[in-house]
Amino acid sequence: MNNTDTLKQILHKENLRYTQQRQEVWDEICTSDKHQDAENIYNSLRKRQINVSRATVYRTIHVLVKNNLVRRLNLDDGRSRFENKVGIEHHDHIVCLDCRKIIEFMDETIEKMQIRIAKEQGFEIVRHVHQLFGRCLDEKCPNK
Amino acid sequence: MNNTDTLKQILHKENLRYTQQRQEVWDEICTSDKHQDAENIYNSLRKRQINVSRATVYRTIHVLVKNNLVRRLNLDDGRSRFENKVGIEHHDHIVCLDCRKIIEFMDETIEKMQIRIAKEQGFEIVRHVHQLFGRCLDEKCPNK
DNA sequence: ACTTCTTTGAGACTCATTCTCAATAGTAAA
DNA sequence: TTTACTATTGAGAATGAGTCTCAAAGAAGT
Repeated sequence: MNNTDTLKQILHKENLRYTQQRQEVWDEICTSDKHQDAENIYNSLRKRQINVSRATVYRTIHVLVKNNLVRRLNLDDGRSRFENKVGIEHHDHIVCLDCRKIIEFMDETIEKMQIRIAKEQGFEIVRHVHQLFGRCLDEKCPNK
Repeated sequence: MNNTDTLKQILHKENLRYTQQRQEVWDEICTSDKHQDAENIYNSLRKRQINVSRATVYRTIHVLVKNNLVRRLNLDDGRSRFENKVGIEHHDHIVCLDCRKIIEFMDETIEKMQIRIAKEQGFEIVRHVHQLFGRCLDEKCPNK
């Protein structure tokens, strides 16, 4: 299923109309591989002569997040970032405190362990946040 | 070392003066076992007839966090929560999405694994965030 | 007590995000 | 293929956590 159909499907499920603006926001998140924040998405669209308001960007993101097309990342810097989730395997993030580079990681053992730990405490996990903040060894990274 | 001495020590190290307000904010975080936000801390102090401003609460928290007396928690609900770190072993959190109950957990294996994973990716971890969000089985919890 | 430097409080400000509401645009039925 | 209805949009106001400003109050050394 392509981007358009995926979007149409969830909009239909939510009793929402398919609009150009919603498609553009979804395309922007899908296409760019970066972890963009809302302002970034808004600016990227404007730069491409696409008429869309901040309000619509935020409103569309909500729908996409609610329906698991998009993941919201909170990297403790005061704004949310977004990444496409469709056709992407689950992963968590390692973030460089100096250059803000973001690397993805996934460890099946940890995934299982956290489910077990939660269960032992009488919880059923719905979602989790696992972020490793540190310093990378990249030569281009500041503080080297 | 008691609360007062701990505070005096870090204030001295930071070339800051020991004041009643700073002591009260630190006491409030130390004494209450809850994960309070800044507004909560401010209100608790006001309720106890203690004169302190929001600005001072925030300013004091910064100093405490910077010096590892206090940990800042971001539970994706738009405000930071704070917990005493002195004499407390490291742990992460499980949060009930229904009743917001917070349970602490620690798993030595996961701790080690994440360090190794980061190292494999060329990162040296400074801190991490590991939060499990789900639903608890508590009878008193809503949605039961 | 005097001087100097820091801290405090009140409220203005910031910034991401949400809300409001009038104008605009889908959509289903006629 | 127009009507009638309802949802969506954009511009900017509002919100809310957190930060900043600056004059007044407070510590600390002399």
